[in-house]
Amino acid sequence: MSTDARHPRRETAVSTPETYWPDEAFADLDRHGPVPLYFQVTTRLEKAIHSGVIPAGGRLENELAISERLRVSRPTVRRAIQELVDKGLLVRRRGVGTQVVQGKISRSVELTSLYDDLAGSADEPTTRVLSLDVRPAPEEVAAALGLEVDSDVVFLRRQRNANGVAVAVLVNYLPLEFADITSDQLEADGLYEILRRRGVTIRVARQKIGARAAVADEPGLLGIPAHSPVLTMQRVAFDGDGRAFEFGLHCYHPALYSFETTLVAR
Amino acid sequence: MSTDARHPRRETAVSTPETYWPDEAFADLDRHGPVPLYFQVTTRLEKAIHSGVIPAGGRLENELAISERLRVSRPTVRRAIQELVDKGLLVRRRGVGTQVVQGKISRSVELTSLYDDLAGSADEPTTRVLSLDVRPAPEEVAAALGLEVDSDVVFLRRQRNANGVAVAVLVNYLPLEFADITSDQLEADGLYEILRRRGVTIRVARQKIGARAAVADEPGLLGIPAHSPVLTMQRVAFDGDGRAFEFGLHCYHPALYSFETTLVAR
DNA sequence: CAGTGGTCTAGACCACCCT
DNA sequence: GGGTGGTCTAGACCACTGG
Repeated sequence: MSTDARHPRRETAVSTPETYWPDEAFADLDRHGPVPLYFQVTTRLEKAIHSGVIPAGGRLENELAISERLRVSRPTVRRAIQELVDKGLLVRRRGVGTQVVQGKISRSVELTSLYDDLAGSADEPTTRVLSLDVRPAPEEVAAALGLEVDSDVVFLRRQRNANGVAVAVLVNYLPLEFADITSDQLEADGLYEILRRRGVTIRVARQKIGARAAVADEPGLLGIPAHSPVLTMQRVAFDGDGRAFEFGLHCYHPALYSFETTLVAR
Repeated sequence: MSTDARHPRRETAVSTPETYWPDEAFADLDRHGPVPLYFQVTTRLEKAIHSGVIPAGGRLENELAISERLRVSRPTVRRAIQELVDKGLLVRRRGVGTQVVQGKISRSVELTSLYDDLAGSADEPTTRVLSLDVRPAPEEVAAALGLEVDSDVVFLRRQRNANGVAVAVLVNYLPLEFADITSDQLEADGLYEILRRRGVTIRVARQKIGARAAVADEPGLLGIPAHSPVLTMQRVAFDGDGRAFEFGLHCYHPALYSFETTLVAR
């Protein structure tokens, strides 16, 4: 399938590794629309890689050549490529070139709520609200949200299900300004969607992932044996002003959930 | 402490939020050395934030002003700032400005081996080699490394200790070209350091983090009760050519280890 | 040595936010 | 409307890699 798309430089050259650049994939760049040029290049390039038009281990043409082919400046090409380097899809080396990383792709950890995660998997997520009240903030929570210890905060505990199976127990602490959120809202939408509608958008989140034994009612809620392992995540989320607006303390069914990350050397 | 470093624009202006830019911190930029300008700006800016010279929630001057102050082009300033945005230290909003995220900093997951992690924590890591042999690759490993099923690979199992306490059991599969690695080498250095000396440098790694119960000899090795939880990480590492050269299957003492990540909205 | 990506510049125009 | 970050251009020089 790659033979048509390949751009051969020499017939039998061994010294010049073959490079791949499917011009067809980039025929429809919209130079004046609202979508950034570099982003259009990134998405089309990513599709070409995932579809195998540019095979695993294959080399791209050099940046200047690409820039001329697309009639786009080199910084724009570089930015487009950099996005895929950060995703772990491409590898660049000075003096050598840009190559496609071998190995299958897997969705990386994204900045979404669990609800969105599951919704994206077409898994029909549902939520049951276990607790919703106002109470003094524990020390760790107060520190994370920048409040005085024992200040009142909104406490929220939910059970998340996918296809009728419990996958997580979610505990959240929110500033008092969100005290009017209702159980009905929470059972209809993800927490972040509710906050988004109120003008709070998440910009940065810091997470800590660990493991521990299930305690109290967690085994029953997750349908697992007492004392068996759960995967845990602690999260602090920040809005566009850099203000912490959510503290989360979640635990997941270890057979139904895991976190994926891609790390890139600097 | 911020009063000296602050750069006041107006005396009692309320409409113009105060901005912070400690010129002193950038007095020693080396414009012709080997260290990139943007990186010098990033490190100095990060230090100013961590030290509180630019306080949490504080606003930076706009990019053009910074660019003029440092006598550096705006793209260079933007790149320096972007590095800290990616680290979750700064937040940028169009039409508004750049602000320091509130909340303490925590080291993010970096692309290093566990040995390096612990060494960096001044924790005196040690290693005990439990197994080192050549055996057929399990299906999942063969797929990850791009080998035929049942091809021979190097199998490696180690116990990692910090301050004499076991923190992890590490299982690795390597291509046959590394069959000459010895136990002595592995007990002296981290795996990645050994590979680095052989010319293999890690560029990309894909990790999956989960939890399960300890099995077989793991409770004894980690000093935890039978069937108690362990934190697990599966990792595939790629070199500069995009070739998978390592498959890892590790488990960690859940009270002594966790993974931290920073997520940034796009 | 030629070729590659890495860095940097000096401009330009635009989209968005707040007042 | 004025100010901010977001995008894009068209160059330039350098550092590293490989034969």
